[in-house]
Amino acid sequence: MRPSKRDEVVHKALEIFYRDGFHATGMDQLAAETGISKTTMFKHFRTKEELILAVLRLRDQVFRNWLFRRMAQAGPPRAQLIAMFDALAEWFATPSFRSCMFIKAASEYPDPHHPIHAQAAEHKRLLFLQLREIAAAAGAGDPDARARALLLLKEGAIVTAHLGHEPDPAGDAKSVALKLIEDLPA
Amino acid sequence: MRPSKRDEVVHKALEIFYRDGFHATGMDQLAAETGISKTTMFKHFRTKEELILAVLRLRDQVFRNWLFRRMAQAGPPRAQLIAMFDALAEWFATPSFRSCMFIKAASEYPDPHHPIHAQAAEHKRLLFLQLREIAAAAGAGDPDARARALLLLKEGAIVTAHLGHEPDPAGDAKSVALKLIEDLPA
DNA sequence: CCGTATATGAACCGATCGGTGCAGTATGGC
DNA sequence: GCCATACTGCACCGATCGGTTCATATACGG
Repeated sequence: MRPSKRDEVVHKALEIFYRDGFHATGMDQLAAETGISKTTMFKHFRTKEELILAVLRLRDQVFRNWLFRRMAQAGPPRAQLIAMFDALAEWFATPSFRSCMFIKAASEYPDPHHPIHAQAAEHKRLLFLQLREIAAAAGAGDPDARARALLLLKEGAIVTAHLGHEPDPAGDAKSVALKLIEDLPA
Repeated sequence: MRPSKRDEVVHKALEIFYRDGFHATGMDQLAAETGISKTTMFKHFRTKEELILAVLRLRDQVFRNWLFRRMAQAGPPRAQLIAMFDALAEWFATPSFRSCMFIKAASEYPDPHHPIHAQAAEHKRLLFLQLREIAAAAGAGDPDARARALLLLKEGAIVTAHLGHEPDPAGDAKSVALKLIEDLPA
């Protein structure tokens, strides 16, 4: 019961920030929409920035957990790599999909030295490390380069799904990915 | 002389919005930093949103002009496609590089029905159309799919250059692109 | 039963938000 | 010399910004 309110704030703030943006969402709106008083929020987080950082930590944990768990179900490492794009396709089909929270955070806090930007960058780094491990397990001689290439496709697909008119960016990315790792042992 | 002040506003606002973001930049700050009075700005643009739309129109024109002019210098169509990634590398190396203005706009105005989001999407569509033409000229049987794949790489490289720790996302994207169009006649 | 911790609503703070009103100045064509 | 146009500074508007204060209410553990 002790950590419940704090967690509730973070979870609900995540939804609202994701839907409306960081700067566009005021603390008053947040209080009104979550039903949690502003006083309580500022007791758990000294500033809005601290709340945003907590939101990004939660999002990082939830997203990577979801993605790699989803990929692990695909079986052998090479199939896991491909499965990433099937997972993306499902995500894009969600009605509430509005691009990647970390791309948005970096867009709203463009200065690379800003703590929020830096934390968003950290998420991408962790993604890369996990993906590289799978690429190595798949028998790639250059797991670094493979992981970098696959992540390029992932980020491109996300941006295109949010901003473009293409019907299936995840499928397009998957096609390219297949070509990139067709030499790996199944 | 007549259109000079209006253009000056748009050009200077472009720099500032690109550097600091849309919501984070107030009209007062804009007036202070450009040396152009707020009264004048609101005489040329009825709202901040109108100014942002004008900024995006300018950015679209300047960016596509720069990119495709730069690509055209590379010679035959297939080389032009590859040259896109060399152009990106140059752009990323610019000290003022802070991702793509349209990705940022879509991030700050996540609702696809918002005029600003829609205009950002239009930029991506125009990019696609021009790139598809080059792919067709290069002899690709499926210019649509080629253009989509190359644009995925481009968007991914931009995001990674802004948000990631990778030393050369444009080079990584170029390597993948080479594989994607190696079958085309030089 | 008391003390502490947690959460509440509501009023309030100075600053800034997008946007307006007004009076005054500089410039150029006639 | 005159009038229109363009631009200016500056004060002002109501609303909202992030953040604080305070008095109160509820709940739990000793």
